[in-house]
Amino acid sequence: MKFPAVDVSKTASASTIVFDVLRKAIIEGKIPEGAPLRQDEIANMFNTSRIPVREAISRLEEQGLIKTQRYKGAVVAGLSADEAAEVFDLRALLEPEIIRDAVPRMSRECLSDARKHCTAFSQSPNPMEWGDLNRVFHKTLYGPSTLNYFKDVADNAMDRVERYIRAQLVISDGMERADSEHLAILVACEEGDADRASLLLRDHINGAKHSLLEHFPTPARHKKR
Amino acid sequence: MKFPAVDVSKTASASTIVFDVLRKAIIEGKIPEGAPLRQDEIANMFNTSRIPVREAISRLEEQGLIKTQRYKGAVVAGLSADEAAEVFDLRALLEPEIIRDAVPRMSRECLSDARKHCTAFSQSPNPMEWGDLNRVFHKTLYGPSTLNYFKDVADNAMDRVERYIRAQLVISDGMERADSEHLAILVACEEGDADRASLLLRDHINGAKHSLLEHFPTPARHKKR
DNA sequence: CTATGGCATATTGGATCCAATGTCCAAGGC
DNA sequence: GCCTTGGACATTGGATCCAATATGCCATAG
Repeated sequence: MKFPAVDVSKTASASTIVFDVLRKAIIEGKIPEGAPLRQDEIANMFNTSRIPVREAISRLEEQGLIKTQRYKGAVVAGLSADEAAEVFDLRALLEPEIIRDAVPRMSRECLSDARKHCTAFSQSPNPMEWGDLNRVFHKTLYGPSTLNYFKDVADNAMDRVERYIRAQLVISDGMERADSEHLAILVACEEGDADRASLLLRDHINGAKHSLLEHFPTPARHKKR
Repeated sequence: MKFPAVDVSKTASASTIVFDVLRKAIIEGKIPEGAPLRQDEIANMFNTSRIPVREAISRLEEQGLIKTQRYKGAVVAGLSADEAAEVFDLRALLEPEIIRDAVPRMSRECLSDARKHCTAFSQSPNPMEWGDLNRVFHKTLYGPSTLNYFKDVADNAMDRVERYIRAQLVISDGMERADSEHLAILVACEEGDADRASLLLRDHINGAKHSLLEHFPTPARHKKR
């Protein structure tokens, strides 16, 4: 028997489809922050009833991407620059550990993939793609790591600040800096220098955070961290 | 008008109640790992329909506490000792940062609360309570920190390994060690020494992790970290 | 005696319907 | 004129019903 078999049990349920699509739309900023999510409106868009929509919404809330109030509905959760900075701080703790774990496990193929994504990122003329390409590059480097829980948490963190990442890439020299930093990280990986890759990645994330705080100044409220 | 008014909008929906109860039951080990969660059975227990139960289940899955397979149902997710160790590694990264942030913000009241919980923990004769008391102590110390996202992530991490924490407290000298280490951390907080509290907490968590790996040896599989 | 196919039952996923609550606006009292 | 109040409409939360799938048993063919 030689044909591509698919695991039918992995076919997505309606609620999963709705969840995935909404999640993507939210982190990409397709749905502006604060916008209400009407259940029947979404249900109509997907040609389903509101039941799967509600399950998707409850999952999105559990992920922190939306906020709901009883009998009032759900709105996509926005992050202040301060809150986003905290998420970046967490990323700066986690992701260096992930890449340190991943470097000694990187196959030749993984590295060539990473390089491919790195150049694709640097050469893409379309700012709309930058967010995705950036994320794919990072994910490729983290892939070989066995720290699955770390990766899950980091994924959620990236989800939450994806909009800020995208904004930060288009402003000023964000794209050029990210590009050169990506290259440095990649070279360190290719040379098998896990510690250097880890440090460079930490700086990369911290750099993004500072650029963010610069361009989205907090409304001069209370003490800064 | 002088009577205690309650914010009705904060009353929990059925799905939230089910979620909270199930979550607690799972992390406390009341429901053994691998046990299936039957929707209508749970619905009957709470005198509701299966709808809120399903929302609770989808949220629990999003939190990683259970796993579901389409048309087959949900089972509570178990963690191998290796996986639990990874969660402890993450805690050892995050929680020291939280307490470092919290120490300079601790009020006199917070510290006295912490001391109260610390002694309550050390004096409780009932091993069933240890898990809760331990958690309350930690939560009290983290409370003043403004790192809300860190706290959320740490909470989820603790949820996932709560059963291991409980097991680890009852075996050998787990309780005594936790007790003395708690005291040392508390004293550091009282003295306003954030760095020392942070280091002690890191050691505290790492110690728990190692004790865990000792008493729940991995089935001699592949490489250890 | 084994294995295959066909039922019956159990269980989940989804649709539709009803109840509960929020929102908005217009009518009426001060 | 402004504020309250009542009711129509919109929207969410939950219950009930139906469809799709899995599981177990049994009969039966080989």
